[in-house]
Amino acid sequence: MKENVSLKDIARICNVSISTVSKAMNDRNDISADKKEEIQRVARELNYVPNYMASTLKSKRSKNIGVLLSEKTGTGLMHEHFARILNSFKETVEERGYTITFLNISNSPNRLSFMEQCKYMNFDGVFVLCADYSAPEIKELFASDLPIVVVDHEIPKHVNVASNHYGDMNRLMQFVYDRGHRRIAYIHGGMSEVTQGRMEAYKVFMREHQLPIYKEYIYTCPYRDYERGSALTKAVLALPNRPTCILYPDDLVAVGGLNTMQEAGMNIPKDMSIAGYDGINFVNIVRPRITTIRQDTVSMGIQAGNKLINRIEFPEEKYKPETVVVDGMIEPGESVAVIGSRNN
Amino acid sequence: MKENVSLKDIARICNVSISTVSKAMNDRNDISADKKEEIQRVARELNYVPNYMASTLKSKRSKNIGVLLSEKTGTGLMHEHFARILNSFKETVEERGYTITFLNISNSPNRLSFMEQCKYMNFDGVFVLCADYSAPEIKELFASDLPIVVVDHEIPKHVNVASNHYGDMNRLMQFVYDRGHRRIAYIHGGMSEVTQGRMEAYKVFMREHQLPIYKEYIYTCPYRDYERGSALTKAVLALPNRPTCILYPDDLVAVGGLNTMQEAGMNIPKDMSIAGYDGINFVNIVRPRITTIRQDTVSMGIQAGNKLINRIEFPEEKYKPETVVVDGMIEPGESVAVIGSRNN
DNA sequence: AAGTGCATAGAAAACGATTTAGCAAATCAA
DNA sequence: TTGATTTGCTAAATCGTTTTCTATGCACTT
Repeated sequence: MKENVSLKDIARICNVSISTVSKAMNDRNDISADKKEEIQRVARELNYVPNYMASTLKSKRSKNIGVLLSEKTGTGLMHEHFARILNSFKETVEERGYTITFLNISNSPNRLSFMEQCKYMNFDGVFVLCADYSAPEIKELFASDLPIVVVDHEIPKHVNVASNHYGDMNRLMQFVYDRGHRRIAYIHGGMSEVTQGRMEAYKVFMREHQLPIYKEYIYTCPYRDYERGSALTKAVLALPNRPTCILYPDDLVAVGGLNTMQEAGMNIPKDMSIAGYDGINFVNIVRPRITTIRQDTVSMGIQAGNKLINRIEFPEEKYKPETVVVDGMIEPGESVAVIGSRNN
Repeated sequence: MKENVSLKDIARICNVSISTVSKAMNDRNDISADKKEEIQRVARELNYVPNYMASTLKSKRSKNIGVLLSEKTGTGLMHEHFARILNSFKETVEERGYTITFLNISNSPNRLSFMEQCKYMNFDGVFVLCADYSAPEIKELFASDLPIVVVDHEIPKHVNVASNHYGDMNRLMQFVYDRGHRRIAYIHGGMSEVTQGRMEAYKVFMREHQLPIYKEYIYTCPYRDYERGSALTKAVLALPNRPTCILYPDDLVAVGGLNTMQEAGMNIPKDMSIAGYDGINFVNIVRPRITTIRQDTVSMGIQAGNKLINRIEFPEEKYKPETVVVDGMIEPGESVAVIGSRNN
C-alpha cells in the first residue's frame, strides 16, 4: 500500500487530469456531476487525505489560529478562568473548521518572535488570551494586519472580548446593598486599566446612594494573592469603624479573607459578609459558599471565536475596533448576610 | 515593501542560487564561510522568515505535535490536573523547538478522524492526555506508526507516562498507619484499569500489616463526583464499626466528604481523618487542609515531552513500549489526626 | 453556415522550500 | 604532469496542491 495517496494517484486511476480531481475534491461546479461523483468515490476508497502543507502553501489560507497564552504567575492554562475561555473558544472554532496552535512563548534563544511565528505558520488570525502587554513583540503583533481578538484588553483596530466589569460590579453592589449593607469595603485587584471599571462602579454606586466613600475602605491587592488577601483582611478588621461587608478582587483572595476570619473565630456571614469575583469552581465547595460574580466564560469563548473567524472570512470588518461586553451573573452563595439596616 | 521575502529574493540580492541561500540558512557546511555570513546578514536585514508550509511539504518533518484532549465530564483543559500536565508538556516541547496543535474533537460532520488529521497536518507525533479509549478512531490512531505518548494508559508499542498509583497509595497508607489508623475505609475511583494499582496497594498494605479487609470499608465512586462523595461518606458514618479514616479517590470527592461531615457537626480531623488524591490547588485553601497525594504533574509533562521528541528524532526507539512511572508525594495537610493506637 | 455562448476538461505555472546530481575550480598525491 | 579528491556552487526536480488560461465540443442563434 502506497504511503500517502495524492491527487495525482487519483487522477491516474480515474484517467483524468490533476486539476479535474482537485475540482472534484473542492466540489466545484465546472465539472460534470458523474465525473465528480466517481472521483470522490475513488478518493474515499483510497483513503485520500489532502495535504495541508501543499494546499496552504498555494492558497495562503491556513485555517489555523494562533493562541497566545502566557503563563505569568497564576494566569494561563493553569488558571481555571482562562482554561474555561480557551476551551469554549476551541470548541467554537473547531466547529467552524479551524485548528488551534499555540504560539511558542519559551525562552529558547532561537525562538521566533510572535510576529515571525505568525508569518512562519501562516496563521489566519490570533487569539490573545493573556499576555504581557508591555512587551515589544506583542506590540509589533498588534500593529500587524492580522485579525486579532484579545480578552479583556483594549487594543486599537482589534476586537476586545471583555467582562462587563462596571456592570457586574454594579450588580454586586446592588446585591449587598439590597441585603442591608452600607459600610462596604472594597479590595481592588491589580492596576490594569481594564478592571478600573469595577472601582468606578463601586464609587458611583456609593455616591448615587448617598453613602460616604471612606478611603480606609479601599485597598489594592494583586489578583490571586491569597496571602495578601489574608493580610488586608486583618487590616480591615482593625478599623475603628468596621465595614459589614468586604468585596474581594477574586475568589481566591476572598478565601484568603474567609480563612483568616474563621481562624480568628469569626462566623461568616454572621460577623462579616464577603463576596468574591470570577466564579471559579471552588466557590461551591468552601463553606460558606462564597457569593461571587460568575463570569460567563463560555460566552466569552464563543464570541471571541466567532468574531475572530468573521474577521478572517469577511475582511471588510477587519479594522473595525470593537468591544464585546459579556455580562457576568451573581452567584449568590451564602457569604453575604441580610442585616438590620435593610430598607427595601 | 514586499509582502514576504523568500529564498529567491535573497538569492537575487546576493547573486547566488536559491540552493546556496538554503544552505546558508540551514547552516550547512558545503558553503564558504564568508558567503554564508553575507547571506545570513542579508536575510536578517530583510526580515526573512522561512515558510513553514513549503519546508514541511518538502521535508516531511513538521516539528508539530498533535495534542488529543477530550473534554468528557471533568477531564480535559478544565481539570487542573490535565491543564498542569499540558502546560509542562508545552514548555518542554517548545524549548526543543516543537509546536503544539490540538486535534479537532468537535462533532461537526465533516471533521476528519484523528488519524486523518495526523496525516493532514503531518504531525510528527501525538500526545494523548485524556481520551475515550474505547472509540474506534483512537484505536486506529494507536495502530498507526506515529510516535505516541499517552498519559496514564497502557498501550502496546507506545509510551505511557503514568502516576505511580500503587506506590503513591502505599505511601498514603503508610502515612495514615504511622498516625495510628487501623480501621481505614477506602473509596476507590472509577473502574479504569489504570488506577487498579491503588486498590491493590490498599489490600496488600492491609494484609501485610495483619489488618482485616472489611468489604464494608470499600466503596467505588466516580472521580470528581462531589455529590456521590457526600453520599458515600454518610454510608460510612452509618457503619456499626466506624473507621477512623477515609481515603477518597480525589480531592474534590474528599471535600464532598469533608463538607458533609462538618455540616453534621463533626470536627475533622478530631472525629474522622480523611485524605484526598491528586493535590490540586484547593486542598490548601479549604480548612482543614486536606492531606493528599500531590501528583508530580510537572515531571509528567516534562517526561512525556522528552520521550515523545526522542521517539520522533531517534526512530530506533519508536516501537519500544515503555512505561514511565512518576512518583507522587504526600502533601501532609491537617486532615489526618494522630490517634491513640499509634504504635511506632 | 457562421458566429456566439456555455459546459467541461486539461496543461502548465505557480507557491517556497529541500535535495540530488553534476560541474568547475582548486587542492593534493604520485 | 597527470589523475584523484575535495570544495563551492548551481540547475533542476520535487513535494501536493490551487488556479488561470486555453481548448474542445456542442447547442443555439441569426
